[in-house]
Amino acid sequence: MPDRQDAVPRTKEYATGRVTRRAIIAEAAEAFAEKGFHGASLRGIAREAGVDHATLMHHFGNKTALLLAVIEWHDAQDAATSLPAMDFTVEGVVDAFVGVAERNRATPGLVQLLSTLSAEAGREGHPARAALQQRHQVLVDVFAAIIRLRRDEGAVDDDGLSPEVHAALIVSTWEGLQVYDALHPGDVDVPELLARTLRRELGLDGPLSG
Amino acid sequence: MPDRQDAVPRTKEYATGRVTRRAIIAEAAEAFAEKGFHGASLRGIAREAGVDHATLMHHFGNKTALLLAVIEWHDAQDAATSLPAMDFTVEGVVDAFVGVAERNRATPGLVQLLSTLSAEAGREGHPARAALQQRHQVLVDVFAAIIRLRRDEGAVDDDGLSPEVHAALIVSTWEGLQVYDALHPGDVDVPELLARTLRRELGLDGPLSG
DNA sequence: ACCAAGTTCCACCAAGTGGTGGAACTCTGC
DNA sequence: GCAGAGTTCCACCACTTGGTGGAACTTGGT
Repeated sequence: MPDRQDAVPRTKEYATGRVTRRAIIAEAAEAFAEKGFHGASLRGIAREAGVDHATLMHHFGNKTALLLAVIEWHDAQDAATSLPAMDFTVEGVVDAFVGVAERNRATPGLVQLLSTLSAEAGREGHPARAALQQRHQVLVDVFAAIIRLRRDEGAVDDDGLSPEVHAALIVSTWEGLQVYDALHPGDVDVPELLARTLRRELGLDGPLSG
Repeated sequence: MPDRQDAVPRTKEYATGRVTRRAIIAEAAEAFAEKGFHGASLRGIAREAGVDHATLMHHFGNKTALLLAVIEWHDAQDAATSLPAMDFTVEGVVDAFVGVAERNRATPGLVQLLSTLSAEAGREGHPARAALQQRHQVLVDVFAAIIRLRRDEGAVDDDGLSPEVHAALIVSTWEGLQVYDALHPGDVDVPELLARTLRRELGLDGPLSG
């Protein structure tokens, strides 16, 4: 039965092309991280990837499509490594996100990319605005659900903030920490401070382990 | 804080030039906010300001110098409006910073500028990196001093974090909130959430209003 | 071997980039 | 009104930008 639709790509493509596309995305991620969307150039990305810039154009069509491909690839990586290990306990969710933060430490370029894009995409009309908004929304939804749960359990008290706004505050702190860390390397321990923030905001602080 | 001699220019200059310089800085702030440092162009800024791009070059010499002039101008505005009203009580400091956040609401372009630059400047070698680091450092120093004070007073308990790291966490939250607000307009109330964060982190919460 | 589709690169385009030189103009103090 | 410094713009530079057209080459299935 060679007919498996899982691994088969929808549009026809050759193995060589897929390799090239991957290489371009990797270099594009680095370039966008360093110089932002406007500052990075397709020619520079193509040169680093070892191909002509016309080849890049053939695969992605235009600069915006390349950017969206990079974001999609990055999120897919994150999801692939963190979601499977996440059970549905509050502790499990916290551990999973702290794990993401720890793994981010190994790829500062990607963190830099997302931070720069998040800030850049604050302007209406930015090509990645919708994608970045959705990225945040996913996190907010998860945290808001947990906050609701914890309030029902009485583990955390209602402070007059809606769960969504409270969740947005948590996400903002995380994002802000990443920006701060990039600007002041070594001054803060992002995973540790994220863990501390999550444990506090989700009511996991107790008489147990410090 | 660099030069404090705003009123008395060292080099001779005419009134017309000062007006032009101001106009250029205003447009540059908007352009850098929208497109980042790399994405904004000197010609575009000059066009918006109603002058030739050679005129811009005459006044600022190069793109980096223009960026630094914009940042310095922005900080000078902030300092001029918030510092005089700040007494040395904890409540006074909190009110002063919440006031800055409230005034920021009226100038989203400038907030966008600083957010974009903070994220961009995470890369070593960015022309505004040192300036942005110093901007953060000023805030961290203020908050760290207050945290130390409040710990001595017993108003806030030592949580194992150094005052500087705790202060950096506060600054990160503030910055993160501004980015979040730009990306999701209306979802969060930055001054309110900043006030809540400051009051909580600096031990100003009491049995009063919910 | 054949062939259609996928891939790659060369050459080119119009437009825009930061930056320079110099001539013409305006402002200020005398 | 004069002189000199400050200001402004035109013309130009070498270079880069995102994007296009087409010809040559690879790939994978038959």
